[in-house]
Amino acid sequence: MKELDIPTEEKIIEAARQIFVKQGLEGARMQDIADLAGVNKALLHYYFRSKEILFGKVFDHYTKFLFPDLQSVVNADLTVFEKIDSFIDKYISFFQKNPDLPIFFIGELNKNPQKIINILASTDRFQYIQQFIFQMMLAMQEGKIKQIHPRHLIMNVVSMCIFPFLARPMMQVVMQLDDASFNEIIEERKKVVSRFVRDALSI
Amino acid sequence: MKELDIPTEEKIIEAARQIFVKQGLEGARMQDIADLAGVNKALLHYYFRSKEILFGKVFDHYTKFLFPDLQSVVNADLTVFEKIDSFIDKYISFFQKNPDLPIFFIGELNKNPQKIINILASTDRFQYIQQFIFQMMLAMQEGKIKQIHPRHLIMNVVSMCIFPFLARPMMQVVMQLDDASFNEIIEERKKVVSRFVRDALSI
DNA sequence: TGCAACATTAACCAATTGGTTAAATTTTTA
DNA sequence: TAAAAATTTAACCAATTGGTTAATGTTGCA
Repeated sequence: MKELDIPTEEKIIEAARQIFVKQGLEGARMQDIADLAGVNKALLHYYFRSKEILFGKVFDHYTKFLFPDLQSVVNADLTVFEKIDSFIDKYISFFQKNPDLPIFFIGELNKNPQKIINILASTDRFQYIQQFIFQMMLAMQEGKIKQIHPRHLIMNVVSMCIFPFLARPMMQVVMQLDDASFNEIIEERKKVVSRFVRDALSI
Repeated sequence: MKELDIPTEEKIIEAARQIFVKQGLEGARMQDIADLAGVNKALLHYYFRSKEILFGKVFDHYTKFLFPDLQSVVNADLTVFEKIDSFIDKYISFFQKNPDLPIFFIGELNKNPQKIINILASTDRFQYIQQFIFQMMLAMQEGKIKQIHPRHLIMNVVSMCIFPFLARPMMQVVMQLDDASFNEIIEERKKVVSRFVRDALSI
């Protein structure tokens, strides 16, 4: 009478992911992870030596999604505006699928900022962001979009994409939104933010 | 040879504030708070019965700053654009003085979203935000600014004001900014975000 | 001055929790 | 199929930590 045979190790990681993302490293209890995975607590230490190592596994797994994959966008034959639209769509879509991620990373990187170093070292996605910035600077020089320091532009766009997921609990309580309504608003934002940025940058 | 006589109770609250803001409720250690305050750990329980109560004191204290005081802005005889400028300036300036606050609240309200209810109940500032929203809707109807759902506009503006403080540790490591440089960028943002929003809303 | 209320401390306690161990069970393999 | 290897479990352990207590010191006031 076994469930479709999911390997114990994966069951643990999935359970750990859920608990760590909700509770953070400190707030998470090994027993809770074991219970959620439906295994004995000692098994967590059998597969992963310590809580920190298990946490590291979960952390590393998401690392590669922290920066969106802009390779196709950067190399595509699109206008700057279309590229920005594409960026926004990609980024928001990813967080729609992983809504707890922003809170998880913000909290953890706040307590341990140095970890960002390893994240950057382990991915090549950051270079595409820099290429993207370069392309925007070019568009500014050519007078196609308004002048704005690229770091502020990036910050603005990223802020508007991520922040709603960080403020989600508040938003849902204050605006009395169920999950479906929240998702609707997020879906709206793909277009709204795109238009907002486009209007802000249009000459 | 005593320091200027700061009451013990205040020393504890100030120490608690620093520790809780950095470590969160779970991560904070009562011993660390006692050490930082320079008092015996038992004193924490003498003045405040439990860790949760002490945490609540710190939490409540900041509660009133979560929403900016828009009364003067809302009632002032200013254009919508000037009001938005004023909002942005007020909000960013507050977080400049309390840079750790956003991370603290996001983390805590994520774990305990219901707390936002009490916060809203204990302040009248929220009503001014709603008035502000109403004024913007009016400006849209009069064709003074572009059409955008107010909740998205608010979300956009608040995102751009707060997010940099949430991403601060990352930003500082990635861009290799010392505290002074970070503050410079934030100072820049008061104008940059204002202009960005103005451009986005101009007809 | 002396006593009562308040403030402070060192030592201690009980519960929680990450981690260990040795035995039992299942799976692999020779 | 039987031994060996891998997996799983119950019971246990040591350290941490929030909280308590009883004794000591200090302050205000009658």
